[in-house]
Amino acid sequence: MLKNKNLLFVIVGPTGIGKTGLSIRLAKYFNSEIISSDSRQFYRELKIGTAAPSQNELNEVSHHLIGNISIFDYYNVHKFELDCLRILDGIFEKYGFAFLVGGSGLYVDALCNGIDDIPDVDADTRQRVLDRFNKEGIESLRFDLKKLDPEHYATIDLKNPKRIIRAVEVCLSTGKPFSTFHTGNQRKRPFEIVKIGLNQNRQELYSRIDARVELMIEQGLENEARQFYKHKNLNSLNTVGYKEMFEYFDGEISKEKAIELIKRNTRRYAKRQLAWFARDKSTRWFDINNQNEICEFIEGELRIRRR
RNA sequence: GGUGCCAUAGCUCAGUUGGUAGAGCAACGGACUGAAAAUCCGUGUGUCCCUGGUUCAAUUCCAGGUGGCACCA
Repeated sequence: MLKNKNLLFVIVGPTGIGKTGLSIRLAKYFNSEIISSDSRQFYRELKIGTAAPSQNELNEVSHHLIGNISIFDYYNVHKFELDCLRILDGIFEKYGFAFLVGGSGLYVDALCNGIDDIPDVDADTRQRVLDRFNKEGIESLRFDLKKLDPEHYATIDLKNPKRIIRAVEVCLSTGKPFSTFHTGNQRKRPFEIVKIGLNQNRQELYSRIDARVELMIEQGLENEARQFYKHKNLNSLNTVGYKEMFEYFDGEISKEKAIELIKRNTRRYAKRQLAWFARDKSTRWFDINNQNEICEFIEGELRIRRR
């Protein structure tokens, strides 16, 4: 047990770097449990293409939020925040510290800093706004947003449909400007957070990514994707590894091309993750090959708090 | 060995009637408050093979060299 506050180790890094393997070793060695902050490993149907931990790996250490929902479910970052806090209570009670591991930056931040309370948008409004976007394009929604929330309009990325749609949705369903919900406040958490970033030489990372994609193909990614081909429009399936396979099934590209695109899109995803995680200056970065250093660092953090 | 063609970005190639160069793909940088593995924005990164010659000026023309390809021996 820790002396004062409980402690959360947050392990982040680009896809394919080896977060899963490392975190299992750490959780076993230090004796605690793992919560996943990977927005695609939540889906129980997606195993191969998301490189979810295997059954053997799951048996080694208790994992949370892996395969906890279906691709047909609606899930979001706020639900994630609540789920995490609930699960953490249990883990802290048993061990006093826990590991959060995953590459979805927005989700990690939602847990660490909190996210503003915004009422859910009802399905009708969401559909109406989407329909308008599809029929009239982004211009029309931009025009609306300018009237509904000039403050947000001034700062938002006006070329990004998702941002505009979301803002208009919230304005319409709540009757208040979207920006009024943004407090900019960091939530105070009843636990301490230590962030560990994993990185390595870019070329090595890319080799690992390529090898992992080849492995997914061997493991049967094509079959896994084919099972859900008829649901390809689900948001949960707008995911690297699946969307390229769907293009192949559509007859738009060859299988070889699909594999090549999965590799490329995974590389691009990894870069976006690195850009996101680089913003948080409190993150302590390690090379994935220096696992002893990481171990010693965690040991040290625990020792400080144990007396 | 001879003849011809080629040599320009990481790759495939375009181009400059002589004024130091540009496409596609790849790559790189960034943003991010409830669908985030999503979505969006930005960036040419170059001894134009080497050495000489002609010229105010050579990646471009000429000569030689090197490397590659093709054909003939």
